[in-house]
Amino acid sequence: MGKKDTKERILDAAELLFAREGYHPTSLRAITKEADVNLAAVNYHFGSKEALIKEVIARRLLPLNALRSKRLQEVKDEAQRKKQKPPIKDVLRAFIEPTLKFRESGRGARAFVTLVGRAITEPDDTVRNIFMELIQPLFRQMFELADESLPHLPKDIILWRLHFAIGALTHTMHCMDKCIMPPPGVEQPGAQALSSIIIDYAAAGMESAHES
Amino acid sequence: MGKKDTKERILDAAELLFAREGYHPTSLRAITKEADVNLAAVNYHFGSKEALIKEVIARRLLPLNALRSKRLQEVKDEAQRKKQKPPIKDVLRAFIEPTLKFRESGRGARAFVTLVGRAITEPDDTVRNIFMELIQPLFRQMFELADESLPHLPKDIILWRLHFAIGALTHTMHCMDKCIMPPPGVEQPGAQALSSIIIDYAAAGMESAHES
DNA sequence: GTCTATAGATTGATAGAC
DNA sequence: GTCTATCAATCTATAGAC
Repeated sequence: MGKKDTKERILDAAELLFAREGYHPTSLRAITKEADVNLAAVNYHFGSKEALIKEVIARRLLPLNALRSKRLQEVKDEAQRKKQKPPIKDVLRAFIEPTLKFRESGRGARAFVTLVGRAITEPDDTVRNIFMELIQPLFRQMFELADESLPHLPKDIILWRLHFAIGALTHTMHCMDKCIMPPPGVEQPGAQALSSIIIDYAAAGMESAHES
Repeated sequence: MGKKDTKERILDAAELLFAREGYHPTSLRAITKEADVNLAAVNYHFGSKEALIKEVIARRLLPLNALRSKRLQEVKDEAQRKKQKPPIKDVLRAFIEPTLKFRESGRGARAFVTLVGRAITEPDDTVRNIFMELIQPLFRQMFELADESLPHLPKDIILWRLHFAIGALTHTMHCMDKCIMPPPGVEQPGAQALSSIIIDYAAAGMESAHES
C-alpha cells in the first residue's frame, strides 16, 4: 500500500496545489511534478484541467455532503418522533460539526476545505458551478429544516440568516489557514471547541427577534 | 467631463474585469480593450499588473476605511461622553452600514466590493497582502471597541465572533451578485434593510452567553 | 503620452513511439 | 499506461518610432 496509483496521486497533488496557489495559477506541469507523474498523464486520465478539478471536488464533497445530509435527517426524524420543532441549534450542528471535523481528518481534507471555501467566491463560472450544483440540495434541505424550526420567521429572513452562518463558517475555515488577525493565543481551538463557538453564535443570531 | 483620462479609464476597466473574471484570468489585453486604450499604457502608467490591482484596491478602500474608522470613533466618543460601554450594535453598525451603502453608490463601487470580498480568500500572497495591510488597522480598531463593549467575554471569543460577522458580511455581499440559493422574492432588500438584518443577527451572536 | 511590433516565457493539450 | 517532443495559443512586459 506504499504507492498509490497515478490517478490518485494526481488528485492529491492537484488538491494540494489548487488550495495553496489557486485554480488558475496552478499549471498542469506543477501538478504532475508534485505528483511525480508524467505531464501527459493528466489528459490521459481526466481529459482536461477542468475535468480534473471537478473530480478533485467531487471526490471529497460527495461523502461529506452525504454525512451532513444524514445528520440533518436524524434531526428531522428526532423532532417528528418527539412531535416537536427541531431545535435550530441541532440543525446548525448537523451542518457545521461534520464540516470542521472533516477538516481535521488529514492533510488532504484540510487542503480540500480551503479549496471549497474559495470555490464560493470563484469568478470562473465553470469552477463555481461544479461546487454549487453539489451543495445546493444540501443547502435546501437545511433551509427546509430551519423553516420548520423557526416557523414564526419570514422565509427570506431565515434564508439570509442561514447565509450568514455559511459565510461565518467558510470565513472561519479560511481564517484557520491564513487569518487577517489571528486570535491572541498561539494555539487554535480544536474542531469540537470551535464548532461550539460558531454554533452558539449562529444559533443566537438565528433565534433573534425580527420585527417586519 | 465626457472623457476621463487614460489612467482612470484603466482603473475603471480593471476594477470591472477583476471583479467579473478574477485577477489571474483577466489579461492586460482585456483591460486595455475594455478601457479603449493601448496595451502599453498599463505598463506606462502603473508599471505592472500587480501595481495596477494595488491601485484599484487602494483607490476605493482608503476612503471607505476612513469613513468606517470615523464612525467607530464616534461610537467610542459617544460612549465616553455618556460614561457607558459602547453598545455592540453600534459598533457593528459603524462597520457594516457604510460597507453596504458604499456598494450601492455606483457600478464601480459594486464591482469593487465583489473584488475585495474575494481578496480575503485570494491564494496569491501579493494580492491578499495588499488588502490585508489596508484592512488590519481598521479591524483592530473595531476589535478594541468590541472588547470595551463586552468586557465579560474572553478576548479570543470576541475575536472569533467578529470574524463570524466579517464572514457573514463578505458572504452576503457576494450573494448579492451570484448566490448559491437566492432568497425567494425576486427583489432584494436595499442596503439599509439588509444592514438591519445582518446587524441584528451579528449583535445577537456577539451578545450570546459564553461558558468557558 | 500613445502607438506598433515583438521578445521571451508559459500555458493546456496532443501526436506518436514504446 | 507512460513517455518525449512539440504545437498553437496566450501571457506580461518592453523596445523604439512618432
